[in-house]
Amino acid sequence: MAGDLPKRARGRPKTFDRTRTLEVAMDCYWREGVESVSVNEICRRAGVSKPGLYREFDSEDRLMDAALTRYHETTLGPAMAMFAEDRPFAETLTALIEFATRDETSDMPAGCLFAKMLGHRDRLGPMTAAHVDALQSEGVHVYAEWLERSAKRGEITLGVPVELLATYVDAQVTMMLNRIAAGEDPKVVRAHAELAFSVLTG
Amino acid sequence: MAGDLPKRARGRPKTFDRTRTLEVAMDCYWREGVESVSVNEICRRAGVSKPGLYREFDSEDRLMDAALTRYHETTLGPAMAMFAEDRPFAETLTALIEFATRDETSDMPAGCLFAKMLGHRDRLGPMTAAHVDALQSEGVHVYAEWLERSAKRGEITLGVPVELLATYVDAQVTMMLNRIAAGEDPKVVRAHAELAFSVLTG
DNA sequence: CCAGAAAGATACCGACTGGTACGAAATTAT
DNA sequence: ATAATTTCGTACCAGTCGGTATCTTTCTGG
Repeated sequence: MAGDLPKRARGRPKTFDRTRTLEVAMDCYWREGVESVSVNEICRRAGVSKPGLYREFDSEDRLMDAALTRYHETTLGPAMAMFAEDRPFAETLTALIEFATRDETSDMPAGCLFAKMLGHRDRLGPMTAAHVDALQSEGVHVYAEWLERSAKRGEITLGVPVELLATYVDAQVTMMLNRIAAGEDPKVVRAHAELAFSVLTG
Repeated sequence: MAGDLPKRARGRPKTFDRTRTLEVAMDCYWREGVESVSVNEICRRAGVSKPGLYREFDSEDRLMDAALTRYHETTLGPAMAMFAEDRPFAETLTALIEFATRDETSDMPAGCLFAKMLGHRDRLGPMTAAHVDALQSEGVHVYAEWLERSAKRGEITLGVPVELLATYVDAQVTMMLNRIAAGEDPKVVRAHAELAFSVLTG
């Protein structure tokens, strides 16, 4: 095993808890929005000194980037997996709406960190901005494949290019997530989603 | 005539140009977003001193509120007037989409100051926030009346309560405006709008 | 035991924020 | 003239921001 190697590093042992700090940062960004949380505040809440955080993450931009990466690994990726399962279109659509209008729970803020970053894309650093762009086109790609598969099965009819539909779904989902995060009534947002997506099912 | 009254005020004559300053503030907020423009920056661009501005507007909140009022008077109100004209539904809808996806021109930024404020509602002062809320319900009301009139004429069919449709239209229009302001391709946004609104025309 | 290396945190940096104290300037009233 | 009144803008306030210089602490290698 390579793990648990007894060879200790040379200097003073590190006590900085990278994972915990990242968890705190992700939670802050997710809960309050990336533009409302300062590095100082994250340090305060994580109980970590500022130089410590900067030694670990180099810059605010890289910290956000790392938080987004963690969000993708722990939350966004698993959620997107539902499009890979080959369930009926209507079922997946319902699950999508349900996911996007999920209210705040004890261990999970409402809305979506990624969607919030997208909404403030112009205020992100270059790393995070590029990451966000990549995740978005990945998302649109997933939507496009989902729609194409469903069309081939005859579950929906593509009256317009699938790329247009994919970006349409993306825009609608992003809007739903941000409205839920803004505190709007999930029932209303769900009803709007059904209106918006009724164009798919004809 | 009451104008040009020779009775001058007592102290030093005022040179502060309220209208021009308000114009500058409105333009800044509109162009760059309410959260990206500081009072300092507005003073710089308007060529006025900070205490001068504060003497005129009391606080940042009231300045924003005044800017929003001016926006409503000069731009938003006139635009909403199109729903009062009794043109065919399809025509008004086309005009609405055209208005909401209007690109930046030399004398008018893209997007909508009001929509931008709505998107950052939680960071507004109490005055401005209340004003934004009032304008939004006013807007939803206008949409509802428009839809109801169109339904009575048989131009559209209301499959769901008109209030739900009105808030749906409001949400879609706000999204369109903000996507245009974010620099998205107007053609794509227009295509999405036609998808989203096709639920109205059946 | 000491040198070197790595990580600790305090205390600071300059820039910016919203907001104001205060004296100089410009006017009218006496 | 001079007093009263009003507006002017410089220069400042405390607080926050992202980021760092610097010294101390704690370890390993020799």
